Amino acid sequence: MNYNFQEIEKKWQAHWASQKTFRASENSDLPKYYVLDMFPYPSGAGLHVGHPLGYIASDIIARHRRHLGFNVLHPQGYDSFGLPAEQYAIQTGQHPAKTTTTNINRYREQLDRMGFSFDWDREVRTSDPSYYRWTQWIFLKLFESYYDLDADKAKPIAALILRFEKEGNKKVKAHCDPETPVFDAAQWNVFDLLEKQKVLLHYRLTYLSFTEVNWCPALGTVLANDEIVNGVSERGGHPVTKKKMRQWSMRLGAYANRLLEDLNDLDWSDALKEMQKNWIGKSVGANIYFKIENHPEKLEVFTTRPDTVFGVSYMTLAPEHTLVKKITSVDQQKAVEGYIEKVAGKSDRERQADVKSISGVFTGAHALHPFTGQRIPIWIGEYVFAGYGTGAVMAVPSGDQRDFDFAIHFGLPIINIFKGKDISQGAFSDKENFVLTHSGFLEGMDYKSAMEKVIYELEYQKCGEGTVNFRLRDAIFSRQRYWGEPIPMYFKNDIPIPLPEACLPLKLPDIEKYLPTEEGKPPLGRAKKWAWDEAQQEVVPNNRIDHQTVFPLELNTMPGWAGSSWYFNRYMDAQNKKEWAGQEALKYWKNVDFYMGGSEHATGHLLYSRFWQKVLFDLGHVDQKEYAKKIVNQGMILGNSAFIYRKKGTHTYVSKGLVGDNVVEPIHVDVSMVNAQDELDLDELKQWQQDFQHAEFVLENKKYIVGREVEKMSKSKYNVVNPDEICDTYGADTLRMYEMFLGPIEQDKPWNTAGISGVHNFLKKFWRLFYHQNDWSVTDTPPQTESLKILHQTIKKVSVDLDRLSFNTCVSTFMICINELTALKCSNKSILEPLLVLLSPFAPHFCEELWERLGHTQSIAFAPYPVYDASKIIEKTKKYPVSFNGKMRFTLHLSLDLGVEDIKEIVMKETQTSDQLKGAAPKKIIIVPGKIINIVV
RNA sequence: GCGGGUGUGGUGAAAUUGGUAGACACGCUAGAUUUAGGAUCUAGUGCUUCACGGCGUGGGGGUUCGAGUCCCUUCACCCGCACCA
Repeated sequence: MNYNFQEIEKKWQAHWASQKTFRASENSDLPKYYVLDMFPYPSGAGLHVGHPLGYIASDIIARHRRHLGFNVLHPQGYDSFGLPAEQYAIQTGQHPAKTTTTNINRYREQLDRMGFSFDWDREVRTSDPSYYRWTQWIFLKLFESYYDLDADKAKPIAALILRFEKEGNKKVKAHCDPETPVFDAAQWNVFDLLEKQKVLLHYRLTYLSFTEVNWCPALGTVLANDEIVNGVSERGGHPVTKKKMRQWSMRLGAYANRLLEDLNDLDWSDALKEMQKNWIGKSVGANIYFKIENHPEKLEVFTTRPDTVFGVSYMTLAPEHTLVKKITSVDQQKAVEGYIEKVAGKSDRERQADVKSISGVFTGAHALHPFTGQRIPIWIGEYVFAGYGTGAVMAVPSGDQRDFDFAIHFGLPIINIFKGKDISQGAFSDKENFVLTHSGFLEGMDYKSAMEKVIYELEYQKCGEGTVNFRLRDAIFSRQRYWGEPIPMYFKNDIPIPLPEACLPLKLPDIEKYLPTEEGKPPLGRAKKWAWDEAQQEVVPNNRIDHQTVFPLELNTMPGWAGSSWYFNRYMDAQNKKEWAGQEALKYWKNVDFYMGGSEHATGHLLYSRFWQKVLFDLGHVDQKEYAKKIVNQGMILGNSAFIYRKKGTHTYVSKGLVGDNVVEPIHVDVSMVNAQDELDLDELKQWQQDFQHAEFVLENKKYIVGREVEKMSKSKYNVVNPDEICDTYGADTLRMYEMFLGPIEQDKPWNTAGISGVHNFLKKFWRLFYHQNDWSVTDTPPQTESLKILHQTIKKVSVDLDRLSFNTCVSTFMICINELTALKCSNKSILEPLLVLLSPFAPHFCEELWERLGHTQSIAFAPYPVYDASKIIEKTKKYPVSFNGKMRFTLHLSLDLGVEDIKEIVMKETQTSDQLKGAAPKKIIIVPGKIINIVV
């Protein structure tokens, strides 16, 4: 009987599916364990071998936990709203729902071939109305909430209204827009309905406002900060500009501090935590108010170095700062306007590209120093951002390099406030090893005491206060797209009103073209008829059936991250039709114990989803303030691209070794046409693309050798390896083990099929322990001590390595184990059976089959984990390194039960005959128990 | 510039607390057996030397009887953030 992986894998995949072997249930006395993968976006290209890497690792964890006696929840689904399906729809007119379904089916087929133990009864699709009705529901929950700073949590907006009715908003401490008007109870109570709604918008956790957004003209939509990479859109690499638009936003900033603080309790990698910390960007400092000469308003700046306030020699405002227009003097007007125009014309990318050149212009106005009363010129400069702090800085050239450079460039004064420090070459920006001078009441102080003193004085003199600033911005939530969740809102006199919950889901209407309308409205503006819930038709206002429309609906859709911000909770009760998830299920599964996914989501999904969880926590919908206790980032599997070299301007291709001084253009060729020795199959190439039929190939040793380069796997680079092919040739179990064997799970690594035979051979070898020369060879005889030792060593090593997530060494351990058992010709049932359980998370089909052949009727998936027995592997002897005067040495194998005196005696005897001592007696023998024997001669 | 990470054979990589560096696998070299379907088995394989030996974990220095592992310093590469006040 040979190892027929194709038959075996097909059989068990069908069996698991029909028996629903991995269906999870809340009715269990076992402890729960929730293993989650980041659900995929089902792209048209299908899966390549890189995608399953994380799924395999998490599946091993899930299966391992089942053996350990946990009730495991291991779901999977699809993040099925997104740009590519819509772009495809624009090109082809094909409805995104249709492409999405096709892609999902393809994904499912591929996933099913790899033997994952998913509970498919809990599948979610973010683009399915039965799912996104609850995404819309959560949106409404955020809309109906505000952030109470006294309680430091979100509360229902109804509570806020009650307070307004009683006492107005003067005493209300809440996270709200800076331009929120102040009113008392009497004023509130006479506001009309719309006015009240306007006020409340300043408080709601999801709100509508005019904001400067990242506009991507090519995609025709707004992008979030994390969707922009190096100044261009993450998807497609299109340029991005600034634009003011009326947009939905989420008050992410309200949670900045909690998102930062709660990181401490999470078992995430340092890299991941650092990325989030960085993104949140907390900085402690002070706001300082400067009076402006001949102007009623004050100029407020944020600084992390209020201790250097006596070194201020000028101020800089962001070009967009609202004060600029008000304070600019008549004779500077032209210069300022010209400068602003120049800056506004630059794209983000251009602005980022030349960070070195210094630009700015004087406004003609002066501020007054709060402590010295000195006149300080006010400049504007590009290096100051409107969006950070107050959009204005106090410039201290002696303590900040940028201020220094700016001062030198424009010939502004530099006040050295650091005693004895040379600042002729650059600023002194350390926070240590200095004392202040020329600094009034801070004279002679160091950083720490100056900080305390200056903040005290600022607050005492009412010209500033200590404060904390975050880099984290509120999240813009509107997208001018079709293929996303409709926002369940309509407008009355331009004031947004939520749809009643009973109207959810507000379904995506069909439209003819997936492009903005002629008036520039989002694609949804084309909808003639909205597909709302049939039973609720009357309640839903329609936006454009003839011209009798009363209430227009919101035409923007939600961003990609909406659906993925809560799906982990939906899995707990995925089929619930009445609630977003039932409390019973939520309380049972609590949170994710093991979350596997890519680190590219560090500042996107992983931040937004924590935010939503915290809001839902505050509002009492979940009882976990963090949803993912542990996250592991799998590395990326890279492609090993192949290139041929075309002589420039010709149709001649030279083999890699003959390129020499030729000017050549490397051209990608499909990696499937290249063998392990980098030799290209020219016949295949000519069939692959007609162009090559008549090309000339210059060979070396009668072969065409390609160049190789490691790149991201992608269709356009022809370096994609399809897992289906691997499953056909070697089987899913081999693929699973090989992907784990490739290297540490968190490391990026290029794919290389060459090594896969080693893993495949291992399975065949293991099979042969069961079938010796085609005959079943398993015996019931008592095992040899040697075999027992190997078994228990393996149990121990694999257990420890699984805890360390060192999957690659687990595979090696299995190989060593089987090599040794083969050498011993071991076929004992009592050895092989526990090994199958141990191996089954890695090679589930293989183990399930042999488990059945051993006579079991229950799935191996729930077989108890083998018990480790230390007594089976305890060594009788131990190694003792022996050194002479700390120089030379040899190793003694000594019995464990020896005492110190016994050891000394043996060492004496040994050393007498040793060359090292040449017969002389050692002066002293030092024995460190369990470590070393040091002999002093 | 700031933060995080990685440097070990021809290749992917191992090496709990410092204790025989290179396990395991690929590849390669011999040989055996069998020859059909990507077969199996045995031996060898860090570099260097005919050999004894010497040298070896990016470089330099240190601690230690002993360092891939700890400390200092330096270089290279990767990732994230970045005129963030």
